[in-house]
Amino acid sequence: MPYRYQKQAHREPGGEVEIFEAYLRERGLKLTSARRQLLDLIFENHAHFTADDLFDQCRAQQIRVSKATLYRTLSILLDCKLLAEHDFGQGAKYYEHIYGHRNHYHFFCNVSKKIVEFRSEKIERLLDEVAEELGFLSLGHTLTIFGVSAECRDTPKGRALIADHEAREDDARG
Amino acid sequence: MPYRYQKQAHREPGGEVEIFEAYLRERGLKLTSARRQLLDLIFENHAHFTADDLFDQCRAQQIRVSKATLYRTLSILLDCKLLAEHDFGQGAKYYEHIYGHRNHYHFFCNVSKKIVEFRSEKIERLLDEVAEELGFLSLGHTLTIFGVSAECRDTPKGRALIADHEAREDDARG
DNA sequence: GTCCATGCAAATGCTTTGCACGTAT
DNA sequence: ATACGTGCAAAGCATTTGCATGGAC
Repeated sequence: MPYRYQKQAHREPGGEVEIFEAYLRERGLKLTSARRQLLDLIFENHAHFTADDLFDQCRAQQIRVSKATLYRTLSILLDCKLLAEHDFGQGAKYYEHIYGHRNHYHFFCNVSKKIVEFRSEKIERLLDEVAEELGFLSLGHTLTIFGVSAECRDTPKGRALIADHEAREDDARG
Repeated sequence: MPYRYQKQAHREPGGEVEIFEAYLRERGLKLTSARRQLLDLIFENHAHFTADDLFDQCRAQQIRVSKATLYRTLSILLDCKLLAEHDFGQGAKYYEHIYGHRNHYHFFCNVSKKIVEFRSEKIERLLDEVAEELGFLSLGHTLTIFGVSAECRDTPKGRALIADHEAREDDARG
């Protein structure tokens, strides 16, 4: 097995692990082996994942955790705002790191399920303005563009989605 | 019972009913009494509703439909783009009219569950630009601001949400 | 030693489906 | 007459929960 350098920034001071431990301590919760292992798995790389993805990764790395514990741990990570969850219309929820990440939005490819993040300060500013105008206190927002990525345009599924979309536009025009 | 004027625009030429009937005809599906009644109920007023909301309205108006049929009808209405569905993190999906409605976004009050729509041509344009830059074909997008509405700021639940949010911001600052 | 965490299996909540019967075309 | 649609009950799926046991503090 070749040596693989890993930064493990999540274990450094100010990293996710420290935040998590502080959060647990504050409320008398315990840092168990299951929680430590899940935390490492989750924060070793930055990605979007479903509960099942994570469960599969656990099995792959011989980490024994039940789904119950897995969900319970995800729930804590949401509570302490280390993770956020999103619904991309696939049944299961997607989780992603947000600590230390600036606000961002997603493009979701309905063919490959690939997720691409993008940022836009202009949109951020516009959303703040809108909330202000409406008198809302914004606790967060979620913005997703659904569609077909460049790589998937020429797949059968991609072509089908595009054809269907164009047919609907014709309908709308009359 | 006082007389109530109802425009019933959905029954006029070019309205939702016509679109729906054409869609059914095109694929050899049938216009049944259940479907007609559901259609009227749905398009008589513009709102956001869950499958359960709709089911309750049916019972209130003595319309006898099973949930199976209700879901099957919603599914057709999604297919022909008369409705769109959204996930506001409440478990059940929300449905809304989109035919003849311009693109719009939502504010969702986490206290009262009230939904407010807003539009922004600027955001629309920015999203088109982003999709273009990334080489994506956009099939649609969904943008929701979650938070606390003006009316709910002074409720116990509103205050709790706000306090919690501010506590987290303090945490993040260190 | 005291709580909290865990795994398991059962429960939940929303939505979908199989099947025998009913109905629009 | 021929599909397609319906209600019912059962199944599905992601997620949550009750409970007896195990582990962190």
